[in-house]
Amino acid sequence: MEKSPVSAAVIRRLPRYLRYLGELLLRDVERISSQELSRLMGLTASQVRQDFNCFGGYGQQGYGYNVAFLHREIASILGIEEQQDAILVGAGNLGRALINHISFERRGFHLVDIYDRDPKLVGSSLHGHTVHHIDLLEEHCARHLPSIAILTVPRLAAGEVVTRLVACGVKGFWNFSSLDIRLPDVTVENVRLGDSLMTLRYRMKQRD
Amino acid sequence: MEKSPVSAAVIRRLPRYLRYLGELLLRDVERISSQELSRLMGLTASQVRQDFNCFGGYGQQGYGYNVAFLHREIASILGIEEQQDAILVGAGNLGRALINHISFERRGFHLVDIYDRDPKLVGSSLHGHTVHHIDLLEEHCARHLPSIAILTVPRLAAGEVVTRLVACGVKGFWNFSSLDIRLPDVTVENVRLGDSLMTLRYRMKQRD
DNA sequence: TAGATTGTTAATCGATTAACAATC
DNA sequence: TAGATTGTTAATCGATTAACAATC
Repeated sequence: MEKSPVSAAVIRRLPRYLRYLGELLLRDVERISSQELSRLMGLTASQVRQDFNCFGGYGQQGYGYNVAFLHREIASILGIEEQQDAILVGAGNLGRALINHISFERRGFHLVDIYDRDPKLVGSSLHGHTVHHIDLLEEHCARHLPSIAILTVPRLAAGEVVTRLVACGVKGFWNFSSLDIRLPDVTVENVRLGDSLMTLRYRMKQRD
Repeated sequence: MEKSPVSAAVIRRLPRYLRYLGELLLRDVERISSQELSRLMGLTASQVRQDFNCFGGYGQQGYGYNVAFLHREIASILGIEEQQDAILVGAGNLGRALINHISFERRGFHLVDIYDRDPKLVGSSLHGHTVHHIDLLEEHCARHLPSIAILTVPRLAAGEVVTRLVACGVKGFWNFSSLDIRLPDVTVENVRLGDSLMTLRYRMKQRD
């Protein structure tokens, strides 16, 4: 329970550090300086050192950082060893793609159930899981409380689903709907694909 | 060709403003003050006014902002009326989900072609488009140059694909692969789904 | 006109970069 | 030891918030 007021900007860079360090590890690189790593990643060496020092001194003067050690530490900071149970709500195109595409286990999550309200999808199998009807949610959660929900339902359905999930005790949302979730004691990570595409549109226009 | 040095932070908020204004429009709200809009969106009134004033004075003292006008202006700033041609490269789970899930037309893009290298996918139909073999890319682009590519290929394939696309003249990438694209004269919007999930993991850990 | 609310300047806050002493 | 490179403090830069005069 470390009271770490580490800024969101730093946290958002951690997975990227983890990825680069993982690659160095595969290439049997043993040590790396903030200088080299920054060049590799397109950051400044100063930023790399500041970022790592938010969590403690992982390097050694005159040597740099031990790749394997740093990789382990960042993985641990992100908390990906302690698996948490997750459910997917919304087994449409996007939900199905996420389940097949993202490695949840590698990122600290264990998928336990999939829900949808479409009778055509209920009962079908998806990545080794049976799609359940959303009305079984409360019953299932009473037995086996998932801590996060991946929300890939249409916007109009999202409000009700969120209320029910929060009532069940879900504490985190990976939210792909355009509904803004603002609730106390709930952590939300919004993925706004449409917004992302529109900013690309703008930035390209600026170049012309 | 307005030399607007508007910060990325502002640009990233524009699609969200657009969304909220669109909703107000549907509810026949005619005018809104920065105060009201900020409360609705969870921002400060100051920020709302600063954001809009990056582009010019869209409001009126004592009145607020005209919803319809502001909506139109933001749409125009984002450039979503001038359609640009886009191609999808990688017709796997994620690519197929995006095509079916995202409204490209509403966001200033017109999907012209879909490519993959998997013979099992080539020739199949997807959202009204035939999936072409990636080797037809150069030939097709010579006739009909797309300005952006939606990149949903595996990481290992991404490097080669990017090189070919840039050679063809593609100027923008909506990049879902974990490959970092750093090239001159190319605009890249990275969507790192795995990273997003990991930051959710971290932030939930902080609450316990 | 009086009240409301913008546009805009100034103050604050936070994040990034630079610099350098500490130290491996 | 000398050289390299961190950890950390200070300087800079940028973004957000506050304040208020301008004005509808």
